[in-house]
Amino acid sequence: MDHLHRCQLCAVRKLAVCGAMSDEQLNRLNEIAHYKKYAAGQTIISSDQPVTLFANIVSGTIKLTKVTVDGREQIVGLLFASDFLGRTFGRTNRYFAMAATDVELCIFPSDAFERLIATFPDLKQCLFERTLDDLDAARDWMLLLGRKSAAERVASFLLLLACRFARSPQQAGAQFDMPLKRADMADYLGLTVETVSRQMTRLKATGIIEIKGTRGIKLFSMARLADAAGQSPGD
Amino acid sequence: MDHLHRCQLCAVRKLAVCGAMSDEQLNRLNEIAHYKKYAAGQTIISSDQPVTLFANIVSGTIKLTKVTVDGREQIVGLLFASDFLGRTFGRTNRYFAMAATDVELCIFPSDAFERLIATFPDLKQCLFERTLDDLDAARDWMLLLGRKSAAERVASFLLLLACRFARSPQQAGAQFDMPLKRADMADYLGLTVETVSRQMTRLKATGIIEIKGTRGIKLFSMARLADAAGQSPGD
DNA sequence: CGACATGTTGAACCTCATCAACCGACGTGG
DNA sequence: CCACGTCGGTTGATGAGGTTCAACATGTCG
Repeated sequence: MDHLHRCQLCAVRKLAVCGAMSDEQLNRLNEIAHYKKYAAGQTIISSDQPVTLFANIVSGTIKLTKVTVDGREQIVGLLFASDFLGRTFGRTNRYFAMAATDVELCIFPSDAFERLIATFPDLKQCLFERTLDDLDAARDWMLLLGRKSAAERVASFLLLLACRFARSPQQAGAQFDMPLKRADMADYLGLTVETVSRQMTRLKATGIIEIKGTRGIKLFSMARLADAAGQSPGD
Repeated sequence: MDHLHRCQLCAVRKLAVCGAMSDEQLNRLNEIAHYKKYAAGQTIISSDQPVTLFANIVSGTIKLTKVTVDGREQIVGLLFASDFLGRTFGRTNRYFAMAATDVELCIFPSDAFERLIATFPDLKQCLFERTLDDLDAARDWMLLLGRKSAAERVASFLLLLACRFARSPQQAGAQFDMPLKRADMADYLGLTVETVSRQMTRLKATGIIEIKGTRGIKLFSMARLADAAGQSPGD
C-alpha cells in the first residue's frame, strides 16, 4: 500500500509502461522496484555484459551508444522521461547506456521483471509496441545518417526535440532545453562537434532559431525548421 | 489437410515464424495464407499506405526503403528467405518494400493475421523477438552509417551476407551470390554506386575477395574481411 | 544484333573532418 | 582572492574522402 502510493505520485505513471497495468499488477511490479539516481556521465549498462536491469526513466536523458574497435562512437538511441530501458529476451547488452544528464530511474531486477512479463500479457504487449516504435525511430535515423547533409541533420534533431518537449508543438515560438552537449549531438548525428557548432550558428544566423546560453533553444518557425530538416512538416 | 501438406513441404517451415507453431495453429494460419510471386523491382508495400499485408518470405530478397522529399533513398532493412514482412500493430506503413530479386511470398491478410496474433501467444512472442532482433540490426547499421568509412561499410556488408548465406560461415573460401545490384548496395550503405564499385575492386585488388561475374562473391579470408570491416571477428 | 540496364573508371569539385587556437564558465587549491 | 587547469563551446585554415559528372565497358534480353 505504501509502495503503491509511491506509484500514484509518480511523475511518469500514466506515460510509462505502468500506464497499461491495473492496480493489482502495478502492486506486483512495485514490489520489485527501487529508485536510483545517476549523475550525468555515469554508465548505467555496458555493452557485452549480461542483462541485469530494466527500468523506467523518471527524469533525465539517457544515451544508448555503440563504439567501433578504434573508439569512434555513435549514439543509437535516446531515452527520455517515461521511456523504458532494457533489452527484453536478450542475454547480453548490445550497447552502452549512459546518463546524458542527471537521471532518475525506477529499476526492476531483470529476472523478477521477466517473470512479470510472462504473467501479464498487457505488459508484454506494451513493451512490444514500444519496441516497434523504437524500430521505426531507428529506421528514420538511418535515413538521416545515410542520406542527409549536416545542416539537415541538425535541423532534424531540433525538430525531434521540439516535438517531444515543447509545450505547444505546432506553434512557432516553442522553446526547450537542449539535453545534450555538442559532443553528444555530434555522436547522435554522425558528425563532429565542430560541424554541429557551425550548423547551430548557421541556423541562428538565418533566423530559424535563437540560442540562449548554450542549452536554451527557441524556435521561430516550425515550418522553416522542418524545411531545413528536409522533411515534410507533418513528420 | 491438403493445405497443411503445403506447409510441411515449405522451404522455410522451420525457420519462419511458423516454426513456433503447433500443427493445429499452423492449420489456422494456413487457411488464410496464399502464395504470390513478385518480379525484381516490383513494389510490395508503399510508405504512408494502410497496412494490408503480412508475409513470410519463401525465397528472394526484399529491400525496405525510405526516401527524402527530394528523392534520396536509403535502405533501412533487408529481408531474406524465412524473414517476416509487415508492421504489426501499426496503421500505416513507414517504408516501402520492394523486391530486390525475384521473390516468393506466403501472404496473410492483415486483419485475419492480427486476430491470430491475439489468439496464439507463441506467435506473438516469436514476432516480438524478431522485432527485437531487427532493432539490434538497425542499431548496428546506425553505427555503420554514422561512423564507418566507405571501405569499412562495403566490407561490413559482405561480412553480413557471408554470415547469413555461406554454407560454412566460419571458413575461408566461403562464397555466395550478391543479392543486390550496386545501386541497392549504395542505398543500403549510404554511399553512391561509384564508391561502392571502387571499394569492391579495391577489396578484390587486396586479395580479400574474388568477384565472379558481377554477382558471384568468394571470400579468401573471413578474418581479413572482418578486419577491413572495422569490427571484431565474432561480431 | 541492337538497345538498354548495369557496372567500371577517370577527373573535378565540395562537404565535412581534422588540427589548432581561442573564449568563457567553473571549480580547486595556494 | 586570484592563478590555474579543465571542460564545453566557437571559429578559422587546411586537406582528405566521397560525390558528382562524364565517358566507357560489359552484360542481358528482346
